[in-house]
Amino acid sequence: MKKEVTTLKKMAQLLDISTSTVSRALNNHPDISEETTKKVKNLAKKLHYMPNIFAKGFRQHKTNIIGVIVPNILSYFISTILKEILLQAEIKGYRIIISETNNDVKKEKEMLHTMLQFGVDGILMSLSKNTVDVDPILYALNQKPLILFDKVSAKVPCTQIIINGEEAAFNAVEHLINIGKKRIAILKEFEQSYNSEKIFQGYLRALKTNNIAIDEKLILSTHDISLKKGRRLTSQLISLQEKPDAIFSITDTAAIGAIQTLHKFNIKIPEEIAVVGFSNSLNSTIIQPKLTTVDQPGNRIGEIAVNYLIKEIENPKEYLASKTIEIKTNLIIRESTLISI
Amino acid sequence: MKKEVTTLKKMAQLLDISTSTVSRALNNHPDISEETTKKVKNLAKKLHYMPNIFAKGFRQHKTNIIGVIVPNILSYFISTILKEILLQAEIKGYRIIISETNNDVKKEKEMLHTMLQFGVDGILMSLSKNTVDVDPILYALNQKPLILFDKVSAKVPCTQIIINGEEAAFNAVEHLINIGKKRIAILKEFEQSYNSEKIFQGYLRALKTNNIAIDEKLILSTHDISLKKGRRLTSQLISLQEKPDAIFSITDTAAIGAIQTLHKFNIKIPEEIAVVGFSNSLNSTIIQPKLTTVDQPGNRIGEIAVNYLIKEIENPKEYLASKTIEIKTNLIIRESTLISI
DNA sequence: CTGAAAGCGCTTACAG
DNA sequence: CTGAAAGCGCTTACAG
Repeated sequence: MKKEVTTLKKMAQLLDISTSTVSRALNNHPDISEETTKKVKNLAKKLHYMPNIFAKGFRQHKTNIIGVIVPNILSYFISTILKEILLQAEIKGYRIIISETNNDVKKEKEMLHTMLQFGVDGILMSLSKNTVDVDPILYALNQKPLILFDKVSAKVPCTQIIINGEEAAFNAVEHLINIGKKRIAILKEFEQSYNSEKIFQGYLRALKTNNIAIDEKLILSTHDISLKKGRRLTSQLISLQEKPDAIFSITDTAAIGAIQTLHKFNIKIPEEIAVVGFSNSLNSTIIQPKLTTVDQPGNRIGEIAVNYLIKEIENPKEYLASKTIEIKTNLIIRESTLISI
Repeated sequence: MKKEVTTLKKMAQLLDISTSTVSRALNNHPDISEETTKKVKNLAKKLHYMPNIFAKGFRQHKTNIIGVIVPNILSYFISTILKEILLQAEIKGYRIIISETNNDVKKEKEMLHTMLQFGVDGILMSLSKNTVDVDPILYALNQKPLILFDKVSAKVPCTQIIINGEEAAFNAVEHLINIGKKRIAILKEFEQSYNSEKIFQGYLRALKTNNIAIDEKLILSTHDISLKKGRRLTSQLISLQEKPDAIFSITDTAAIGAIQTLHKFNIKIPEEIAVVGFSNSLNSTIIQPKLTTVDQPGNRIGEIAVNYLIKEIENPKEYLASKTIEIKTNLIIRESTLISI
């Protein structure tokens, strides 16, 4: 089955020169005469020579492989990020190894370990939502360049790429206020979720700035914010004495659950209750009414993350500074908040 | 930055034994005494020894990396497949390198090449829809185990994992006939699409079996079957003299486009026109009415594909037979065809 | 039960 | 301009 494979040595024998010369010729070493270089390259092409990347990587302590660890590959947002990481890495000559944690902390640790063992040149990582102990990450960071994106942690001193969640939420909530809403509920995750907390901060600031009192009954937290939870929490909200007049959900999925429940109870959207989601997923334009939501440019995140990482890989000296880069988001206004006033 | 890394040699020096012995101890070679083995393993643990996989792979001509090439990572169906591939590979001790072709034939060829160059142990591949020349694939197949899934080609003599598209379509169309539909339109891709053709065959067989004449006007083909195309083709259909009473789309996306257009023209679904999609995407339960569709178990495809590949990698002798494995699908009946009769 | 040595395919400092 | 040689970290056939 396996074909005879062309090596430097074989070509050297055929041309009756040394492997050193062949190697140098293929790498465009200036010392080698044009003639020899040409000769070697021609033969290489003829024999479909492919350098054995493992031998090369092994020799040079560089594999040109980047490890990517994400919680869940099924998320559209994450797929968007991955897509751009693949594209950019390709361009720069890197290959991507992907691992999924499914939010399992133990798996996350194992994967980090395996990545290092596979000799990746660097790691891009989005934390599992259950990660509290960052020691394994610090350990990895100590060995290879590592960048966190989307789900990050302030406890890890490395470059981090996130969206401007606080500001995004502020804008979304102000939009609701601008269309006349005053009792704005929020569906969020529990405190340990970094992203959720940022969004929550923006929510609070928007209310404060606009002199709207905070009503604890309108702040609902859950561990896993899903479609079903969106429905359940919404049922809870509309059974309140004083109903909300808007619902802001930190995910589109839960927002869609909210819309479904509002439909069920014949509550008019957006007149009685407006709904805003977060992430501009595909579903947000399929649901009726179309969902107002915050667009998070996954491609930008992926692009910046991988390019920073490659920079850190290729200039190991310089990356002492661990900056946090915030990517701008956009509020996309659709029918679920479209009120003519 | 980079920490001192523990190697066999270093441990050998510390224990004052040979690297051969250290290597064998770690690999549980039966020759080595229990005592030595224990001693070595303890030290290895203490120093966080991680074998250099590149040196190992390089030595053993095995990298434990599987290359996966897919057209588009954003597709939910493909993500489902990838998720299971990652999971199963992990269990079996393989790492996954992913590349995306975006249906670009030239990129597809390059990626195949790079995969080989990276020394993957085998390749899992779903063809781009524009692939006609399979020579690059035959070339790869000649070097390493390779399995095609979902988008396959009869021209490549290798194991192929597909869904039972013909049967699935047959069942879907019979379902439409059973609820009393007689003028069933189909939205499909042009002839070169293997999957689309299979589905079309099932459509034709269902009509024939039920003595329904084929009406060419109800058979619409397009190159890229998208939401927009779903809308456009549906507009076309409802402007026919004799309208269809059902639309069968080979993708959910186009089916959703169809539904949107039917809404626009106030056509009742399913009473006037029923709609069936294909793939049971997330959107299919978000759209109103919920879409009847064919569920393709991506996880099954991923699971079988990767396990067959690993089998072929590990028993290179046996895989002469290139079988085609069909995965059963399920028709999920929802509101878009729910008629009480 | 253990070790010395060769070798996987490549690169590169050194020598000429 | 070119070559001989060492070495990256590991495994394994051979020898004892």
